[in-house]
Amino acid sequence: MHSTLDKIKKQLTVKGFKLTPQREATVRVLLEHEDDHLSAEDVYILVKAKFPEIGLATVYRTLELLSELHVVEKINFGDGVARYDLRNESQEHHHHHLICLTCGSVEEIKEDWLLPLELRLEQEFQFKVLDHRLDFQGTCRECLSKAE
Amino acid sequence: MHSTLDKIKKQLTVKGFKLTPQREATVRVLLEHEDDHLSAEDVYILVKAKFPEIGLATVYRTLELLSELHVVEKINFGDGVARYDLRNESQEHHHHHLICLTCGSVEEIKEDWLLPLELRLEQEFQFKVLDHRLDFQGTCRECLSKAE
DNA sequence: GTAAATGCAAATTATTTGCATCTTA
DNA sequence: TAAGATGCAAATAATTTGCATTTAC
Repeated sequence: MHSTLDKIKKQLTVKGFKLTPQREATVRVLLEHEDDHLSAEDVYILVKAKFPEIGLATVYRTLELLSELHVVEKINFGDGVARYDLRNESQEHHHHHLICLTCGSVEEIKEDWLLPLELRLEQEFQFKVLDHRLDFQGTCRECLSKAE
Repeated sequence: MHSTLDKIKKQLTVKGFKLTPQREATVRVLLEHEDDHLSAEDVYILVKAKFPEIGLATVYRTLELLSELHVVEKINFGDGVARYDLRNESQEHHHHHLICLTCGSVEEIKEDWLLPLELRLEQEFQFKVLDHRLDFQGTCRECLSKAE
């Protein structure tokens, strides 16, 4: 009844965008891979498996649209590729990432640790925070234990 | 005697890299624009003004090298362009950015606000933090006052 | 029926690489 | 003088765009 897919569909129709099978297939792939950080190419390959006639440009356009609707978050870990994460409606802001420089794994932290800092920014800098992004680079648990 | 330029030169020679006029010119440009967030293209244009025979590829190679030496920090604000900031030896970690979504300005915060969080990460997640990155998106003081 | 969306191919943008030539240590 | 660095042009990679055709509303 009130699946995430339905909510996203509603967001599209409410804003006057059309509900095409390509868009639905793309959103389904994102939902099935919520915890991966998929690039446009990744999404394309996955959607193409179920919907072979889709074009890469459509995937780019869909991801861009979902990004504008704040359905996905477009992130860039520094390699030249944009990645797209489903945004959870429960999380007002971006989540944080723990990026392992040894094995490349990306772990997520879904708590928001930055609220006190945001208050301070608004007071000390008169900067109104709308969103933030916090990534840590380092060595993950697994790689630390291997290194011993 | 102990200018930043000299220190960077020393870092190059110590690691066995050659001190070419192209590299020096590039570092000088970075020093003269410490607070801008220059793209490789920006750096190229600025260096070319003083050293017209330099090639764009050399600028890319130099910035990459300086990045590996941790002399500059390669950052990506989400538009498709990498930017390069001189790293201050006083700041062990990246500094933070306040990115205004209205006028596009980027202000820097040089304090490190994340040490308590890093401690927590190492204890709760057994993740050894080597570096981090923190950007806030929002509305800057100037744009807030204009909007009133 | 019509505005919006698609697929394809070509264009664009940022960055990297091969290679012949030059330069620093 | 030899390893390393450069400049140029060509190659690559990611993303965007033009346009004729199709489709959702």
